[in-house]
Amino acid sequence: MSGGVDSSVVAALAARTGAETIGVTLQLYDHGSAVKRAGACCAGQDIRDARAVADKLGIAHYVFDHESRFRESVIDHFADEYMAGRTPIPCVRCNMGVKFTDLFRLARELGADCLATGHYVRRVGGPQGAQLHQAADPARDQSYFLFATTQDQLDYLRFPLGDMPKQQVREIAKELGLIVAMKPDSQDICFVPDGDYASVVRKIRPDADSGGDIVHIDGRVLGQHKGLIHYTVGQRKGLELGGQPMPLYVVRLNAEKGEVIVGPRAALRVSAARIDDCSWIGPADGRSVLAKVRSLSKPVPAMLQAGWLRFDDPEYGVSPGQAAVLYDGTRILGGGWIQETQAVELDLAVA
RNA sequence: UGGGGUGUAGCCAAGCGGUAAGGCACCGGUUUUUGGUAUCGGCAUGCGCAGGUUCGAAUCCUGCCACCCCAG
Repeated sequence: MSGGVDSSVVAALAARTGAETIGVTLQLYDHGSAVKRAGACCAGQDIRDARAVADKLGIAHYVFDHESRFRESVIDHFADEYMAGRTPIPCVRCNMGVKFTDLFRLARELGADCLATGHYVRRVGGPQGAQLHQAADPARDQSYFLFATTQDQLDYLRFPLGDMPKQQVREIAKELGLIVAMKPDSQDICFVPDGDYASVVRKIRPDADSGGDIVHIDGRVLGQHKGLIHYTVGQRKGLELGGQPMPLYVVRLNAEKGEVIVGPRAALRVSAARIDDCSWIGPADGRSVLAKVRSLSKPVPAMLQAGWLRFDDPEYGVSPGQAAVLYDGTRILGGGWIQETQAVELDLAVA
């Protein structure tokens, strides 16, 4: 129970079945008063909210201190990725580690028959066991963040919200008089107080802010940047390069040289991405699949061959460090982490 | 201190007598459980400065200033 509407309603639905229900909250970080901001979870007031909901429902509630674990498995990795010129995606690490490994183990230790979470994703029975599918409400689907779920985890997990729209979840919370019914959705990175993720990286890695050259793909040095951690492939804003006929985008980051390489939008096109650290719960290799390389985008046709995900049509702004998640229709097959990309050849005539 | 050229928003830049285009950048909104993208909106009472002509000047005239180029 994160202290938000979703996990609170999950607890309520579980309790309503008559099964013995235990609420578990992991305290993940503590920014003091900073966590009072809208969109936070798993700390401070949110824990008190979770406790209040559990009391209201009349279920047991345990809070476990996972700050150090969260820091090791999510925050440190987050900072290191940025330092290496990559773009991390902490929500996946959090789901893989803290939630589906640590919380999973706790649930088993508590003797639970299953672990229910508030993720918007569906678990569907199939011929070879449970399958993971996108949520019924596509606007709410969180499957991208859960691609690394294992079959073992899936067998034990339940996602009661996967079939319902968010509005219905809020209505249930309202009917039950849960204090979190109108609490705003969480967004952005939960452990970053005010959207300034760079300051979090800086706090952990004090040498993070070494600037360097901004170099055009044609070799011209166009200016100076504030440090690699402020940029990601595909990014347009924040380069502060005026006087250009066309907008410039970050094409790649060179951590060795400390350079930000920029170019026109066409330079963002990639035909393939190499992925590793893959995790599969369905057959994907060598088949035509649908792939997502960011959470907010329609899946695009692609094929995985020898570790390379080849897109039928060029994709824009694919960044190392992000996840590539593969689907067969609504079914999640798994995915991997993007290591490098293959750019589409540019015409020689570049402005 | 001979000749030529240019000075319009942070940057690039149109306009060449009729009441300041556009692009980039920047700022704000929308979208969103990563980062980003996209999209919508905002952004020069003033055109190097000072005078003058005119009903009206960024546009014409005069002077000054700054920068650039070519010559000595």
